[in-house]
Amino acid sequence: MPRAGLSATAVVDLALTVLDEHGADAVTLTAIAGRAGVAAPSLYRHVAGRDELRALVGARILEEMTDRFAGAVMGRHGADAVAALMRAYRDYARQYPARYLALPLDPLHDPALQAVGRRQLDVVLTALRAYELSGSAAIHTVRCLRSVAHGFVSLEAAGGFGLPESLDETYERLITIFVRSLPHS
Amino acid sequence: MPRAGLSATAVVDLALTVLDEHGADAVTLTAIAGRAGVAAPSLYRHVAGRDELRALVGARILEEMTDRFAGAVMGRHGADAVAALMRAYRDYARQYPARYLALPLDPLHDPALQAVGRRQLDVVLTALRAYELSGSAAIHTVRCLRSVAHGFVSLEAAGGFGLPESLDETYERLITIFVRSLPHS
DNA sequence: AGCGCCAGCTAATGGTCATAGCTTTCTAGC
DNA sequence: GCTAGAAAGCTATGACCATTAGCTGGCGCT
Repeated sequence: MPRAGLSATAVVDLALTVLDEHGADAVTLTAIAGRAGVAAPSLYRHVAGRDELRALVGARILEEMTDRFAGAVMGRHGADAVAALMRAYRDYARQYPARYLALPLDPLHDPALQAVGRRQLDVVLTALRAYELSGSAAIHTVRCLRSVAHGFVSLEAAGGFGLPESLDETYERLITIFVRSLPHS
Repeated sequence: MPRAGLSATAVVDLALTVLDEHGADAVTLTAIAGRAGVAAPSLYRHVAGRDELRALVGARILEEMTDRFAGAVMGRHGADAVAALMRAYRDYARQYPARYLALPLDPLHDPALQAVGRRQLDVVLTALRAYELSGSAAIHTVRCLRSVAHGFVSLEAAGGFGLPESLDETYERLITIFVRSLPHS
């Protein structure tokens, strides 16, 4: 009986594959085990159970997104940085709609996600740095940015826009609306 | 064996109660049957199964929201109507966070929800009537409004705002940002 | 070379959805 | 009132999933 050479990371990788291909409901320990060529209980050597697996998948998604955002913001300033961040946000969800819908929305309330959550918050604050927002105003602005981006992107990922008008145009309008709401410009 | 006097409507009522009290994952046929004082298979006399139940619950939520929106918009015009609509949107989700998170996001793609979905769209268009938007511009504007409201509200319902700043203030800012993006004013 | 750890196995339990087929209650029509 | 039949409920059964317990054998380390 040759070993499969699994690990927590490998299990999460397989979970993401199943998630992308068959949707959130198909992410079952049995399905992952099948794809790993292993019996379902064997997965318990690597993850504590379904709940922990879900948490790990959520953390991975949050990390992937944060990395992309950091890359998009790097080297840009002001409206450019904000627009690039918002486009990167949408691009992730278009590439991986099912992952986006599995994104944990309250990272700061989960000890296991707090670190990544704060890092993502920092990236967004970096994108807004040119606007020199003070503490509380910065928080409200970040929340507005997140609301606008998450709102459009989650609706798009869920197939929530039924009419044929261009989604690119709608999103560019949202970017414009948000950027224009910022100080100065 | 006295009859429980169930009906599809009553089953959906019970499902909403369970949803509100114990969250989406707790909405199981067994739980609903228990609350009705009935064995689980008996529910199949009233709903075709778990999927249809979910669809009926989604339709009910969509209807409830649409009714409230219609009431909020009635008798108002322009920015007032838009702001009232957006506040009614958030109020529903604050009163019933679990219901909001179970809201079907793509009603226009589901034959059973198309009618309510269109009615909700009409209500939003009514709120925007003062701005005299032409066909395609109206669609983009409705999408932006929906994105902004859904984004904030779904994050709030999911506990997604970890920091202590006032959520009322953040939402009022979003309303202002959106209203200012409309023509004229 | 061999020893021990640990990955992976089988077997078994309990929960959920779903279906089949039987029994009881209510009600409409006489 | 009485009686059929439709409607509402039941028990029993089976599939699938997560999880636990206890066993076995491959692989790394000395």
